[in-house]
Amino acid sequence: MTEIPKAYEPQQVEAKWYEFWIQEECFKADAASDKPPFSMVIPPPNVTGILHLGHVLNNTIQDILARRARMLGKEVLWIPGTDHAGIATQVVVEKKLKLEEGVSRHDLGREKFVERVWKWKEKHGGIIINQLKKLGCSCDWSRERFTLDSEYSRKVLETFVDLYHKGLIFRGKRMVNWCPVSLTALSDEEVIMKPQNGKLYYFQVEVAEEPGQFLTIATTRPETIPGDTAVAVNPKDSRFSALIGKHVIRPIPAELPREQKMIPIIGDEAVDFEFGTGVLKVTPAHDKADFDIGKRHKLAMLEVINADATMEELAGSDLKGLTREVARKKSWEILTSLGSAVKIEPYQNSVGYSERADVPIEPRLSEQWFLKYPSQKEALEVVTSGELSFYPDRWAKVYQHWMENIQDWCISRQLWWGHRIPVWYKNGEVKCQIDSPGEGWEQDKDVLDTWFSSWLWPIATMDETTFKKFYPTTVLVTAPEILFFWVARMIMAGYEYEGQKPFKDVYLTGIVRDKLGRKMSKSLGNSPDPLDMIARYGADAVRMGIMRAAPLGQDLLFDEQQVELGRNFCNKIWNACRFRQMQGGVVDAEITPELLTNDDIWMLSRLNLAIQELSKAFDEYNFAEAIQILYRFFWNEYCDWYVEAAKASLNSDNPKLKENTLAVIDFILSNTLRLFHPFLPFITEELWQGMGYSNDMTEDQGGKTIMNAPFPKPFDQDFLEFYNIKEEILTFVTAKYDLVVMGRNLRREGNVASNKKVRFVVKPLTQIDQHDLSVLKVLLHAEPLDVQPGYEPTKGTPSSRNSFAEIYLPMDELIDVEAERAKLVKLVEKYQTEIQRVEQRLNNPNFVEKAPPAVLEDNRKRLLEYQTMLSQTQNALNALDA
RNA sequence: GCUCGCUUAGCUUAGUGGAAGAGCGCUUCCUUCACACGGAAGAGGUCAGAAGUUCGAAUCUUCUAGCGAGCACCA
Repeated sequence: MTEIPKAYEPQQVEAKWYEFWIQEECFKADAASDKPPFSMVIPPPNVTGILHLGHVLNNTIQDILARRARMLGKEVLWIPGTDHAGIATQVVVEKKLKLEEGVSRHDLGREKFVERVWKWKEKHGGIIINQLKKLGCSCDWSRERFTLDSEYSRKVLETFVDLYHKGLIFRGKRMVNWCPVSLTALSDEEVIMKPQNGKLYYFQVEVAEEPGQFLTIATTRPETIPGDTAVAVNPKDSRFSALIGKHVIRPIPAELPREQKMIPIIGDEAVDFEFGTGVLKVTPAHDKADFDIGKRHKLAMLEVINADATMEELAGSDLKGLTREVARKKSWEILTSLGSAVKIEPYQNSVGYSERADVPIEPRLSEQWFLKYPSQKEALEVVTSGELSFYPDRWAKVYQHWMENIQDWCISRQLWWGHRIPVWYKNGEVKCQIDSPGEGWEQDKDVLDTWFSSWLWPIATMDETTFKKFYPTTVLVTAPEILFFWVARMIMAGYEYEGQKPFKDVYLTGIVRDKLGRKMSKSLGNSPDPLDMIARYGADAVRMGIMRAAPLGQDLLFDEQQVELGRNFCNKIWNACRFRQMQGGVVDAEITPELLTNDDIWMLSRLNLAIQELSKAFDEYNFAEAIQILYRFFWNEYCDWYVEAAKASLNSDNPKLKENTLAVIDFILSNTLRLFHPFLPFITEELWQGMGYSNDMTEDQGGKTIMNAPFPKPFDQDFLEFYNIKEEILTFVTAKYDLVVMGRNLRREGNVASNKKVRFVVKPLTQIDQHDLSVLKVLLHAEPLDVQPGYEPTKGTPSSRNSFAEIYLPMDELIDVEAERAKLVKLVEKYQTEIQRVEQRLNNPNFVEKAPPAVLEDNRKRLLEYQTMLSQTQNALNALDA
């Protein structure tokens, strides 16, 4: 650090050190190391993805954990990578092809299309990986993985084959969640229920056997009437039970002959008396509940809606080809013209939407592959027993609830980009194996759900030696949105294939929202670009900003101002080091205990406290708390108090004292940089090297990089004794600083500018040595500081007092006796109230009898303190009246 | 509908039985030789509401209201 700019300039610094770390292979995990392991796998972002604030939060947390673990002497493995994101990637490439070349994937054919997706992936995929590097992430890039890598793919397919042969994977024609835009089936987890302001349409149908008798039916989807194959009532419903076994005339399609419109009236317990009219139209091919009823009564399955959610031929000439929305209106028109329409009521319900395409899901009958989840029991027990912990722990309940109620997983997708299902067909024969059984065998057309590959992430990303050293991983950090999609499934896969959990702890981050509490979204435009912020404020500032804003277990309201504060903080550290450097002298000299000032001792104890508190915050994954501790320690305690107090030594004419103070400053700063390194990797490395704190360290203990410097540990007893850290000294210093605040307050009340040197008089109430007085002088900006044990002030001289001393600000003019009196009277009243409150408590026999001794003692002490303060203040008041 | 959270200073929040804390913002003062991306001092809270348990409740219990999330949904 030859040139010292006044403000920290992060841009070149960050690029320089990241390159250095990579060059020196600082992030690379050594599977042969005998250090204890610490491992994580990154939640693989979509290969199409670009960095957003959710990633920033998530990966900053992981990096903090990784960097701290290294400094604690662990062998750290953090595996990065991306997933192939089946639908998302396929859609991106399809759009691009359409736009640039005007071709569809069907024009190209499967093989060519997949080739093009790979090309796209090589060129544009993985942008996010470089963005993570900008953020400072210390992933082991030599172990980067992609879910479609050949090795990884092999494991995915092996898993399929294994589960198939275990009888857990089967093919079946079932009702699935169909996305009419992506034209694929989806799992239950990919369906989002959205409340709707819908309508309930009432129409009537004639009972065939009882001309003139009508049944009224309520439905939200009149366009499905052509698919109705029965009308159901509850057999216990006396209004309708007699009609069971008869028929009604289905009104649509209108053109059909009467005998083709006849559908049976059936009795089924599933029908609710209360709802609607108590009569239910049953459309087995287009509704999950109706499908079940249909199965029970062996009803015909009449498909009247196409894969793209337009109406099929069987829906009749009036509806054929219409979209379901248009068909709904059209059906009502038809019912109206037939005289069947009764009324429309507004109706609130929820409809499932495709997570990817954001359109209503069409329940659809189709042939799909399903998985009965393996190792459910173990996966549930490991959490209920507390062997695997969630942070915050309330997620454990959400997890349990889901685990206890899961349905089979629909794992096939009608896409081309992904792991093609390893099942082969020939003349009605079926074989499940990875490679083709030979001539004439045709492979299943579908690919697997992307999550069917990412659920193997902790297992399939590690080679054998890596696995041996680092599995199970230490902690998983991810977003709660993918608790079911990913976390739960990984746990099941972990048990099924490795016989143990894939991670010990799961930390679930909050959701990043804007400052108004709205989710970040492209359409709202409320999502700032992290890279832009990194460019403007520096990666450390962005990291600090987001971590500061993240309360434990709750969503995070992000405001760019947070990043600005992060930048300010970096600048503060920068300048604190700059100040040290301007003092010159030997860096990192030994501290001589005999020369320690009270302020030195106080500061050393504050460092110790910060280290202790930080350690506790880490154990609880409480990062916002950690930041707060560091902020208080460094800005408030070190900069605001200690550095200012130390100026008394630094500006003194005692070179030994000055030297020793510099040694203390170096000790504190070198510890501070190490404490901050996990949070602010770049600036701490720059200063670590620049200040010369790395010079005395061995190569692997911070000599090369702060990344390997030992993380500060709480002081042991020897240390506390050696440096004379005693309670009474700390109390003394606290009282001294307390008096300084009082003095500055007098200044403020007397309208004396803070930069103006002014005379203070101090009346000590305890032994105060010369150095402490000079500290007082500096902190008060006093000139002169009169120490007068027998001082008798001019009447009305503004004053304050505590157990340490009385302080006076003598005013040459404009003494406002009444103002001083009012101030003192207010204080007297305050003390009296407090005394009254404490006395009341102490006079209560119940309290004295039942309260714990410590509390009792505390109250008695408090009473004494207030009484002393009261009498001192009273004396001052009396002097005013004398 | 069920389950789980949350409600503390203008904002974001810490605080799981013993004197209401922090940061930001705000007000006033200060460009003093590390930092105006700064320094100093200060104002600001019936801890959502009600009832209960207790010597003592922001903290425990019950109820109410508002907000949020997860799950399930009756056409």
